[in-house]
Amino acid sequence: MRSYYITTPIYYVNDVPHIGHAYTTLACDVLARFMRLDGAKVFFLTGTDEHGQKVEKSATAAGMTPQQFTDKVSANFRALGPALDFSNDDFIRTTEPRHVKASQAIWQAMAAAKTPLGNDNIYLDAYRGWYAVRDEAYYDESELSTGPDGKKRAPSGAEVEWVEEPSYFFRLSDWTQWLLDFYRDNPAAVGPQTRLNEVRSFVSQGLHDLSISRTTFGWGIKVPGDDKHVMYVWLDALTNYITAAGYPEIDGEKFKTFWPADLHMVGKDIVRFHTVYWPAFLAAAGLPTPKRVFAHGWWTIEGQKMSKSLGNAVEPLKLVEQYGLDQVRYFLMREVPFGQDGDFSRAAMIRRTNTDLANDLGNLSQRVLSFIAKNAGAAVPTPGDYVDADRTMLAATAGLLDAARSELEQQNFHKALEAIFATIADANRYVDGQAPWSLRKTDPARMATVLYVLVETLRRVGLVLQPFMPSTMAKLLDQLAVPPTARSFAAWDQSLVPGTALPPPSGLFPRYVEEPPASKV
RNA sequence: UGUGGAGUGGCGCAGCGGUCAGCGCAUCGGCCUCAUAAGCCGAGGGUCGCGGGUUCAAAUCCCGCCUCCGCAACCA
Repeated sequence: MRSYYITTPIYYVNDVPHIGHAYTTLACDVLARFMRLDGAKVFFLTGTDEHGQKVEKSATAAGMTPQQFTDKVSANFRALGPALDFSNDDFIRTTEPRHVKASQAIWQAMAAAKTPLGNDNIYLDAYRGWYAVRDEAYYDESELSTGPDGKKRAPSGAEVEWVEEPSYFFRLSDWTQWLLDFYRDNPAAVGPQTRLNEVRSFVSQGLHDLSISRTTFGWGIKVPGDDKHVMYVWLDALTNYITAAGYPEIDGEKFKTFWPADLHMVGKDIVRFHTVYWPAFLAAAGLPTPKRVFAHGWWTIEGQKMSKSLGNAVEPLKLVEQYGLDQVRYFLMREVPFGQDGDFSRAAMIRRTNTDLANDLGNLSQRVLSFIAKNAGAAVPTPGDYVDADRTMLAATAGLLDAARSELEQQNFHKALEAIFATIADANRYVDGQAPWSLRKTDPARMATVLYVLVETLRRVGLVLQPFMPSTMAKLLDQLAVPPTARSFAAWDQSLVPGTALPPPSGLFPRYVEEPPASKV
């Protein structure tokens, strides 16, 4: 049985969940559901990143211990799961004991091994640089400007000072060529293509060693053998992917089944961490590297960048409340080519809901099923011989699974949906072309054949759309009397049995009405 | 500045050397009446960023320019 391990990034608890978080996890959820239906053994992971100086400070500001603080905020992210029908198999928190253990283990594995050039992977030195206390950030010399008072300032205007602190370093510089070879030999390791280009160009410039410990704060995982240091948050964070797979038990069943991961889904802001540092860390520790990292784009809101100062972040739970869960899931996967930036607007959300879901799919289902309920004995009709139009229609739907599979292998969610909805449009044309309402009087046998072709079309559409809209498609399949045992892709060709009684149909997707009709007095 | 990408009907996109440059949405006209005022058919609408060049033929290749976006290290 094929295994499939897919991860979201772990979300930084200093944030409030917004549409971007929901988007990343949703994309993973669709893939996880698809793979499960397709017969794979799936492990779908998400979670929260809970260490670091910012968390420590936020906790203090909130009058809590860091642990209390992260317990509280982590729950906000966890709550996204049930609300959005996420089917993750695990939810990891970097403050859990299993993760502390794994992080220290990978550190030790890295420390015990040599770089491709024969040097120690980890060494102790000092981190030096221009530090802006106000920004809590280091700046490069080239970014600084000198003010009239002779003081150096960061681009933000904050004063900087020269700071040195002891730090362990990862000898990333020795991995430059190894990484370039890795990208050359594994072009599918980074997607979309444009991100791979960026990463290669970045690495080609040569890599500096990476500071991987801090001594200026304490909210982190202690460096093995040197309690004064905590691990750099990114080393800690990235390690979550192997923690959840059971690391350091590399001979365990779970690790052997699921590592290396099939896909790390990330936002475009964290590509470098996942495609440069992470493969290097893993290779340094003697572990296999993930098969693919895919970076999606950002959402703007009504044409504007999402930002804290604008306060325009869209809360996923409110979206679902307003437009409906599957409507939101559909919109996010359909509206924008996955990998590119896109815009979330109220008008676009309503347009997708009404044109694609209510008019095309929902109405197709309704017109077919209610016709059967009224004119065909409320049961799966019995088909006669097929004519060309029937065969064309059936062939179109039969091909949808392969089409969806190959698009999703490349994370082309929008194209998978485009293909499915093109067939839904075909089905509406087919209804008009065959006009069962006329056949009812002239040729009932022919009418039954047409209706059978249509319910079969709906069955397959319902099956293949399950990963995208699980609850509504369950409803559709219920209305088609498809038994729960016949809803995986293994049942793709398991046609409906003529004569099976069908329950009374009800609408799948209500139209979104902008304003309730004014009640005239 | 370097590097990668993008500029195509009102909007969002596809096409990437050769049928009158397509598709979705929106607009307008018609048909049907099974259906969620849904469905179907048709129409209008584009100097394919600008200027050169290559070619029998360019949105599609080459050169230059303009505009926009990503990346250019410790920022989750």
